[in-house]
Amino acid sequence: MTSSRRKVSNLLGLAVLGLLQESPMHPHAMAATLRERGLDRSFKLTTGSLYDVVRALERAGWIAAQETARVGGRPERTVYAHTPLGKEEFVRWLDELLRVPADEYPKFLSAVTYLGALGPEGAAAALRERAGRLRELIDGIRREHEAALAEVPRLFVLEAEYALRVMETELAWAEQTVGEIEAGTLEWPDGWVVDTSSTKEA
Amino acid sequence: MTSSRRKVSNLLGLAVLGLLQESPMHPHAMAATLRERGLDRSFKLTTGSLYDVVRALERAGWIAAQETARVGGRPERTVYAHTPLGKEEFVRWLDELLRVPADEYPKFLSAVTYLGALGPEGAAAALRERAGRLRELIDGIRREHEAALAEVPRLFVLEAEYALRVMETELAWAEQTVGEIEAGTLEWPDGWVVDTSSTKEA
DNA sequence: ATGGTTATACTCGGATCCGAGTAATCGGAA
DNA sequence: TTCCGATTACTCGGATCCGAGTATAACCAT
Repeated sequence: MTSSRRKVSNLLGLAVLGLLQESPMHPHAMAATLRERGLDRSFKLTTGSLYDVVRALERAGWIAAQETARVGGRPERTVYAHTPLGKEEFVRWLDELLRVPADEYPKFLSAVTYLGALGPEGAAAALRERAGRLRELIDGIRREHEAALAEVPRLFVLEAEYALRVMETELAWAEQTVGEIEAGTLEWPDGWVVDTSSTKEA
Repeated sequence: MTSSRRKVSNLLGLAVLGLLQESPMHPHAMAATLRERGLDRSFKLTTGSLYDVVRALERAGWIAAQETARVGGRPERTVYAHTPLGKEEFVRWLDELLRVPADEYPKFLSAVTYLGALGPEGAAAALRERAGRLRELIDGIRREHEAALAEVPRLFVLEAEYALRVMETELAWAEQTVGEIEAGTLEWPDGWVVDTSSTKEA
């Protein structure tokens, strides 16, 4: 009952709806615009999905094809615009996404569940590497964010601030856990380390 | 190049592999066991996907059907066991998941990207509700975690600690942002609030 | 014994996802 | 002028995902 029977589920649809609030556009232009604005960091953007999503939005009546024009001899392009219904739904969808925390299943959470199987050394090594990579990612995003702040109002880069906070927490957790493993504070019951001695030797 | 061309992509496969390290099992029992242990908080578990994933793991040679027995007149059940290859792959998969932060696209991140469209009041209201829900979720998980700690070693409930940390960060961000909106600290450029006056009146 | 509920165990088909492919045009260098 | 690579614009089909459905059996009360 959280949010399942939504007509269009792919969040890329929200991005499309968002773009069309500004002006009509054809799918290829949507992709280009999203990438230009760096929104492909927040939305998973692939060509295939984009066209599927656009079709789904049209079926739902939230956007409508305006014209089907051929510029030169290139493949036809269909320009879409939002409908009044689409405008409403954009806001409703957004509102619900913000209000209700969705249960998601980040890969790392699943992996941590079986952390024990790597043994203390294996687990510490893996988490150390993750921490390093996280530091780099954070640095990159922070730099981009600062650059962006010089160009646009802060409201439009809030998502980067949120992402940074979360990643910093992940980093802190990884570092802390490595520390506990090294210090021996984290008890490691026997019989839970998966033995790979047979085909080791890399 | 992050981790795409993996033979089995659904993380539920990791859970299956994990269970089979302990003992052979048929799919229905896997589902039951995962739910019993509360692992369905970390892995998205649906019947349909489970059977698909088991088939995929078998195709890949990481697990193998042991026997196909009929107990009573109920539908046949096929018991699977991990193969040596499956044991290795379990560890390799786990290791990679831990080392390399995957780029995921949490729904909330996408939504925050368009926070502006709700206007200051709308955005604050939505985030306030989210904060409330997050507080309840956190309370629930914290209670469960404490109860679990009395039963099993901490190593086996680490994922709850991680999840709690992340959720607390999300909560803090939401609260802080509400605060800034209320205080007027967060500049709200005009022309970005989607107008829904036409069909309002709810 | 009859009926109702719960548990066992899996199948099915539609929806979705997405990378690789197709196909035409344009700009510029040789 | 002709070739090549980049750009524009979209299609296709296989893989995956998953909720709803099917079918039997065990348990219990009436």
